[in-house]
Amino acid sequence: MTGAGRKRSFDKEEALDKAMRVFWNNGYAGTSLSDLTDALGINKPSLYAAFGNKEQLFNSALNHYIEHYGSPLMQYLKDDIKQPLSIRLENYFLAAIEKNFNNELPKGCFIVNSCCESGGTNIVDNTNSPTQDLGACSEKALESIFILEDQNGQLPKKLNATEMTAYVLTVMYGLSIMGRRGKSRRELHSIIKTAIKTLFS
Amino acid sequence: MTGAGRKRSFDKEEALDKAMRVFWNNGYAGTSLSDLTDALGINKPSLYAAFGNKEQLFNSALNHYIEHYGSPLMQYLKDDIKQPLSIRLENYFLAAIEKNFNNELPKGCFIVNSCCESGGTNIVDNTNSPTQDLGACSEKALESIFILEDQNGQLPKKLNATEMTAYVLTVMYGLSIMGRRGKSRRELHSIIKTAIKTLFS
DNA sequence: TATAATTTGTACCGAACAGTACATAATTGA
DNA sequence: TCAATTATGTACTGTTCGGTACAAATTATA
Repeated sequence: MTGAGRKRSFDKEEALDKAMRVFWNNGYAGTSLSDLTDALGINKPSLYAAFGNKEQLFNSALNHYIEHYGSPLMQYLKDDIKQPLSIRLENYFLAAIEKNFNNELPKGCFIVNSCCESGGTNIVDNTNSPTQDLGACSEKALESIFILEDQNGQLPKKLNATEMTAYVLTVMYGLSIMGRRGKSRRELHSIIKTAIKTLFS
Repeated sequence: MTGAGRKRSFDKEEALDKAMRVFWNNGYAGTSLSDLTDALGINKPSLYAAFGNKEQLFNSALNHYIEHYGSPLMQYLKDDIKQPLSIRLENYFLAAIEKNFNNELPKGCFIVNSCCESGGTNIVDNTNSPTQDLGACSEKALESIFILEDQNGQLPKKLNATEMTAYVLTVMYGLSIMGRRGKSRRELHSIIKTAIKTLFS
């Protein structure tokens, strides 16, 4: 498959992960091509050859985030299906905030940050914004889980799957902002405890 | 006080409100001076003379937002003190989301949007970020209210004032993101209903 | 070993960026 | 009416922006 030609001098996935962190930290508009080439240790023509232009690289970074940092969280809801939903939901929240204390990663959720940035006039195409799509996508994934839970009578307080989804998502988004604001692990744990307590008792 | 000299041809408060909306919509990095001078209908030297540089104007816009759009919401918690907290908190949430359906205003909360943007390397001074300060400020205001409520035995589920503050703030932040994502009034009302229901019953 | 294919580094492009110098216009107080 | 003061519009500054042309370097295949 790989024919003739000089070999790429960097690992594309590693480079994409680095680019993601720059966008995650600074936002789309706040990131320059120099920021990216500095962080990746490559020159602009290499970056363009590998990832297309700035906007395409940003979209790739969003998808890379979803795949490696967002989606894996869903397992905390799907696994240990014999555990009550309250326990699994707590583990889901706990896992979500934990990456906020990996000092190698930017604070908050990349998708939430990008969602705040999009909608403006100077940001990537709004008519069918990838950020909005990704938000809707993870929302659908969450809802499909809660539909199953509803059928098993696990949803609390007579909430239906749609209501549960919207509320859990709201708390997740709020936790992301709290994390971005630099709240301590203890404070975020306390918020999660309150969320579980108020939902399930 | 106002001595000799040509009169300013625009209203400074009106201009600041317009600038706030541009920053609110596009973010700090996503807003150019041309965006601002276009929206305000003035030239750059007039903008610089009235507001200082871009960063100072941004900070003024944040404070203008707090004063005219953020702080007034607190009245919904303080007024009608004979109403139970559950009712007042619901009115507080409802009022907060309502401005999301004024089509003249950008979506979401300006402070929350800015909080996502700050922390990056290309944004205004992080060491003592005004956005972080404003977040802490509204948090303190909220906590002082809940301390009073706690003394009157109004806090639900054995939550103390600190826990209640952190949780209500988290839900508010989450609602802001939901609003930014373009959720309908009906959907946001449903989330608020769930928040009140899970907190107070 | 020649050739075709691909990446790399340098050096550059026009446009947009934040910010300003300066002359002109308007206003007040003397 | 004249001087001091302030705001305005034009035109400009140097810098950085996203993006690319091009030649040299490297690799697989014929």
